[in-house]
Amino acid sequence: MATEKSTPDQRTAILRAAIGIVQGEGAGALTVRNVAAAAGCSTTGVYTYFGGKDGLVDAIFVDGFEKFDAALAAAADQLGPLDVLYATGEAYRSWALANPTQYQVMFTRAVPDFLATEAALARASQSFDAHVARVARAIDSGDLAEHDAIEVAMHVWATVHGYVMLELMQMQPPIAPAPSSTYTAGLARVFNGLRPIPSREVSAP
Amino acid sequence: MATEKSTPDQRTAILRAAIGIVQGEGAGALTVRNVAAAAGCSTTGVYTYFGGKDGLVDAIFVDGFEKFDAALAAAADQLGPLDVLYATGEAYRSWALANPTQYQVMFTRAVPDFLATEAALARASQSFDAHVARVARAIDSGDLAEHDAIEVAMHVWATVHGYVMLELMQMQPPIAPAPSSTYTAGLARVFNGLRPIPSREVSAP
DNA sequence: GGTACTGGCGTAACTTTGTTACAGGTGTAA
DNA sequence: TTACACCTGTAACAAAGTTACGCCAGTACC
Repeated sequence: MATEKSTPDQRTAILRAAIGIVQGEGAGALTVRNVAAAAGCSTTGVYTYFGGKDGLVDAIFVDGFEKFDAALAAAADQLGPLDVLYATGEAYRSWALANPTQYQVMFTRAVPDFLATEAALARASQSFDAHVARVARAIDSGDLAEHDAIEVAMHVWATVHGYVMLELMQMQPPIAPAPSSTYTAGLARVFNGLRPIPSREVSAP
Repeated sequence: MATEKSTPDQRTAILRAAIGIVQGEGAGALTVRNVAAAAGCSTTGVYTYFGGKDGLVDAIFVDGFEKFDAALAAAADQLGPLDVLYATGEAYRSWALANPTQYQVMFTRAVPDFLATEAALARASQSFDAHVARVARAIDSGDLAEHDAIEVAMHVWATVHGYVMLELMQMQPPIAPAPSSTYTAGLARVFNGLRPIPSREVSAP
């Protein structure tokens, strides 16, 4: 196969090495020299292909959202609207636990002074759009109560993100039950609270 | 007043300077030299009083939880059990927005390679204990349904933390309504979902 | 075919930052 | 007065982000 661009291999090699370091050794070990050594090139390579460390982190950010979306989409395959939300909720946590540092690069400021570019943020909001679409489907099908899909989607995401972050930070109290069961029960609490059963309406002040 | 210890003034000056830098310029600007300059001493001072940068961050962490607790306790003054939860919920967000970087030092890994000491983590769990106590009071009073107070408290905390983190990361979709109203509505959703009304029971699998 | 240019790459340097070694200085106890 | 403990500052070292510079390969142009 012909080389598509100049040398995309080097770029992917660097990115792959960087993700490997982030996942294996944490964000603190993500140094340009470390990445260059792992990718088998000099530090200059990071600058030619990514413009610097920030550009590299940006690529890790975008790569994360792509894999993340794929994981959620795979979990949502062939399920009813509400079951899709449960399944993606579980897949969300699974992915985060499997890729803890990359998750934190995406959702917290794990690399100091890093600010995602506009393009990267746009990619991130694609993931949110997919989530909103799933929520909207559950509302349309009657599985969830009639409310603004975006607000409901934010509520679900915030809850899920909160659980995952507390777990990643190991901030559960030692007395608490196993995180997985707490999480699953939490999912049930959220969706039950959003059901169209004759429960209490949300009083929006 | 006599000097209690050797020279606690220097210690508090350094800590105050560090918190000022963190709040004003972000975690990336928290360098030992920066702190020393702001405190009017040399870098050695940070090492004599805090053992290094990690010790300093540890102190910022603990200081955060103390102020955080005070803010929540002030908000909870003289209210009924459920209203206390609403009020502390709002105070939680207010404090985080007013002290964004310190909040992230406490709840995310804003400083790379920083690991809170056992003592600091113990201080953090005091805050959670206070929260559990408030939740337990609301359960005892009948304002919330009968469930394990710790699990309910975790659920509330996760939700609140999730909302706040997404807001701090500016990850709300641009279409979404104002964060404050979304947040308040979210609080209502959580507590309504936990009410003892004849709503759906949580199915714990 | 020869020449100039473009782009990727490595070496080495510069700057910033965490950390430590070392020397001076101050107060207290014997 | 002397010895000791404890701060404190200066200066150095190592690691890390970044940049300057030169080399080399491939390509276009004459």
